[in-house]
Amino acid sequence: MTDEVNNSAENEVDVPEQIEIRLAKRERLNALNDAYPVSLPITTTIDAVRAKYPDLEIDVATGETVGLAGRVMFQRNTGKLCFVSLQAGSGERIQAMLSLDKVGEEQLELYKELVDLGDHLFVEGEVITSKRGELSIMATTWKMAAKTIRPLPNLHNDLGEEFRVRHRYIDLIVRDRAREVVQIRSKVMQSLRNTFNEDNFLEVETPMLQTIHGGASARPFKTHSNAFDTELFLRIAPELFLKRAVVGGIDRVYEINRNFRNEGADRTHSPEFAMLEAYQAYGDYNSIADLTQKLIQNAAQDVFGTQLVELEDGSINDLSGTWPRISMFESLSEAAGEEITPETPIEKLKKIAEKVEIEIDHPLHGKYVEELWEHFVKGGLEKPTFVIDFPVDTSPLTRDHRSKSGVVEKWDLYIKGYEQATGYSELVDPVIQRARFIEQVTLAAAGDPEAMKLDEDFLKALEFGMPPSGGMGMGIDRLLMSLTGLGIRETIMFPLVK
RNA sequence: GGGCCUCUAGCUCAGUUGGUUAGAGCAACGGACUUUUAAUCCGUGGGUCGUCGGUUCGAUCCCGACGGGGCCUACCA
Repeated sequence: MTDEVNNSAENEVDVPEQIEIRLAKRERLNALNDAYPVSLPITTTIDAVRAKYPDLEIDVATGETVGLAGRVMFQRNTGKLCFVSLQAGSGERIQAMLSLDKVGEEQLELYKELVDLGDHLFVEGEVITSKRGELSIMATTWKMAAKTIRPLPNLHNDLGEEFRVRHRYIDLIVRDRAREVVQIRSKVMQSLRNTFNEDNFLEVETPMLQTIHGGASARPFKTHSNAFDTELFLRIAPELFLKRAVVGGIDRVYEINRNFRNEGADRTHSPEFAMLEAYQAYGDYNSIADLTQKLIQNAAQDVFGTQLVELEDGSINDLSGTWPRISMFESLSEAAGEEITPETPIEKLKKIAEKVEIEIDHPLHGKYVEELWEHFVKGGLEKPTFVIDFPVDTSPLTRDHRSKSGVVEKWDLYIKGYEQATGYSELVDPVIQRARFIEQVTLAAAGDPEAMKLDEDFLKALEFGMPPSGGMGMGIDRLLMSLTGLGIRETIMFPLVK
């Protein structure tokens, strides 16, 4: 402890004045009693007292004595009577009063000297209302619950975005909405799990460290295992392991966990993000679309009590009803004003792209179709919409369409213009899957850094027989964005910052 | 990856067309005050103006590099 003091003296030039002063107060408190007591005689919470006395008259005494603690948010000290607003973790506040005749001169002076904004303060006293009608604790004693060394930012201006992200713990203390978003996220997770439980899905956890990354097209983060002396990848998707689970007879399986992709970060992308994937044996892309709609609608209903969700900007995101399913090729043809099919020559697609001035540099026909679709159709989608039947060459893990040639049974769900989820009738034929992987390996050899690798063990699993299945993946952070209208860095409590 | 903008006190921000001591509100420190609600009143202290370099008699200000952040664009299931 003395070392600490010496260190802070050595660093004096670097320590801001306010921290210096608070460190001295901490010393004082430790000398008198304890700046960080291990326990306190707490009898109730701020929330409980508020709930118990919702509307007392002005200037009444309840006769009930309580001991409670909270963070000091405002102080109004007069000569012989001090007011202090204490805040619970929930954000609920209550006023405590310390008067000369109740706590005595010494305790009142020590209070004024040693208690700062931001400190955790314990008070014991009677629940009363003040002469202005404010519900208060008339303290008979006070104790420091935890001394704060750094000053809280002032509460009268909004904090800057960067400060909030880098100091989320402060954001949570001072901003109601920050706390609310954490609660919403927790409740959404609960709701998703409830919906899965009702449908007899099992939640599992599959590897995050993988020797071969698969299940999506993205650049991975690389790391190294000392024990195995081998290169490992942080997973970009759990897909190939969840399918192994289905092969093993876990017929309804889901996982909610983190994926990592070594790509750009912006308002809708984070290098690490929470992903939900679910697989349903003897289902297909229709049944999994039904499930996806139910998951999201239940979440809105459970968390907000409505499927008409109000967003940050005041607009309403209408998640109600049955969501339309539109064909990618048909909706593109209609919007572009000419017939586009899987057979349309790539040269014609290039011409259309040139005409509307979008640049595409990719060898795949399907890539052109998807880019054109995004240009012509995506922005016009109002309600949540399943876009179905994708080009085959950009969907290596998806089964060919049962009746249409050149497309696969895949959908993307768009909500508010963002890709929210994707679903497949899963490709379960090991021979076709192997051929698709080999195409990907060819692309990789041609320099596409996001092409998939050939996973022999996964193919072996398929060779043991995977039942026909529907599967889907949904970004949890994006779901929170759809339900709140916030950016991804606000839905993740501690987003990566440099 | 390309372009543009930005960084001043613990926090939110002014400001300096290059000139002696860089300001405000809240916060802090000293004082007054027994019913305040962002309490009030009097007084005081607090800054490597992101970092390093250049131009200049003189740089927080102009220029360059670097670092942090933002926006646009490109890329991205």
